[in-house]
Amino acid sequence: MDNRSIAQSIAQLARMSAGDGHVGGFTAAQWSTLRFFARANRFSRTVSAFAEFHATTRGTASQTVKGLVSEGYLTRSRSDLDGRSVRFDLTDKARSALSHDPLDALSEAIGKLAPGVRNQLASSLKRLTEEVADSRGKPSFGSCRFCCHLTCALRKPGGEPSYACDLLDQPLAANDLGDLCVNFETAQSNTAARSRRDNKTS
Amino acid sequence: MDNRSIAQSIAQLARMSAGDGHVGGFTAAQWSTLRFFARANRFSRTVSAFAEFHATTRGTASQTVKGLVSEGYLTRSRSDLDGRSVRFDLTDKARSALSHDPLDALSEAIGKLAPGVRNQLASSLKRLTEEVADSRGKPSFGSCRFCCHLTCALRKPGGEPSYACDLLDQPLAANDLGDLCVNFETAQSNTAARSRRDNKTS
DNA sequence: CAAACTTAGTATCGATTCGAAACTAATATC
DNA sequence: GATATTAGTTTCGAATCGATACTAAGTTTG
Repeated sequence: MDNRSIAQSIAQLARMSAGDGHVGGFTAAQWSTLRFFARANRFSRTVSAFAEFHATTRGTASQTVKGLVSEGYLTRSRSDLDGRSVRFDLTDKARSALSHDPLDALSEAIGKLAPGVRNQLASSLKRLTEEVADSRGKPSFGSCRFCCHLTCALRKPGGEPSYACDLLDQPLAANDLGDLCVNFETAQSNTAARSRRDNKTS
Repeated sequence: MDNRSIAQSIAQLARMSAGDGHVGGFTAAQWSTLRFFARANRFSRTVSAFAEFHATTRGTASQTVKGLVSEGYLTRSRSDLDGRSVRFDLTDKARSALSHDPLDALSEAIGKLAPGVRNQLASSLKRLTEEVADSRGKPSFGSCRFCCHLTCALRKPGGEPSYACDLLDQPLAANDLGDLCVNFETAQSNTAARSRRDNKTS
């Protein structure tokens, strides 16, 4: 099986699972949006971050989000820190809708894989995502847990560790370390991004 | 990493690679169509087969194909065997367009994986595709090489083996054994399909 | 053999989505 | 304080989607 066939089977699997059009009352774009806002941390639940994640324009993303807000699946709230920024959060209605996600068929199939095979698959996918994102010059989303900006400090010996993001200088709850973040960077991608920035100014 | 996150990363990878909208002059649907007709064998280069593969309706598939025919990327020819059936074939123009497939970024990333990891990925994907297709009650496309309908016979001792499909009762060239076919079935899915048929009649 | 059914493909409909571009408002930079 | 950048929105036309209805060719069945 050649590389192109494997690439196509990834595309095929995604299409078969998520569907192109309406499934369960939502369009493919709407499902994507709900999934993103369910997994993104509070710094990333914005139109811009979603647009980047979904590889589309801010305009298109704004439309989709607007629709979900008007149907009561997302709430809209302005940021205190930045007057331009708007944060969107899932409502309970959205959370219960997500329990019938058509992507669950794929999730279940993944659950049937042997643990070793499953972990190998996860790491291959992560690797491929970074590789492709890098070739397109785009950041790849990831969780704080594996991000180079995560800092961990012990307040008191033997106490609970406290976490923070040294990029945004904001505290992080232990529960949120698995959420997606736009600002995700590995040590490698960090240096790569740095050199990209330097090239830009030169 | 939980199953749902892995499923989402598959969806994410596919979207990032193929894009949702226009890339290189074609829409996502058009790229999909070209890829399909490039890989499908002569029994499967039809609107119906493509519609099934692409998890869409025949009407939608017909529209997309029609557009590509009018732009000179596909040729249309009626079948001699079945007066209803129409076969579509890629033109040279289409083949050269496919050499700039946006999915190639993913193919190249796959090519950078270690051979063992790559093969493991391929087999996991095949497994997942069958599992999901089965849960949706749809056939999963595959190549004649791994199909239970492939029969192989030696014309003369020491000579070239000749291949055929015992479902359609048609000869197969050795070169075509890797192409996609709508009628693909493994030994397992064959019995599953058989029992589905039996249930239907009862 | 003829009526009823199935299958392959097409055409039309309105709703939705897409990218592109223009726009408002808040924040950064110089 | 003027200029750029960033966040988000709006509007536009083109394309896609599913649903539905349709034609024509082949199959089943009574």
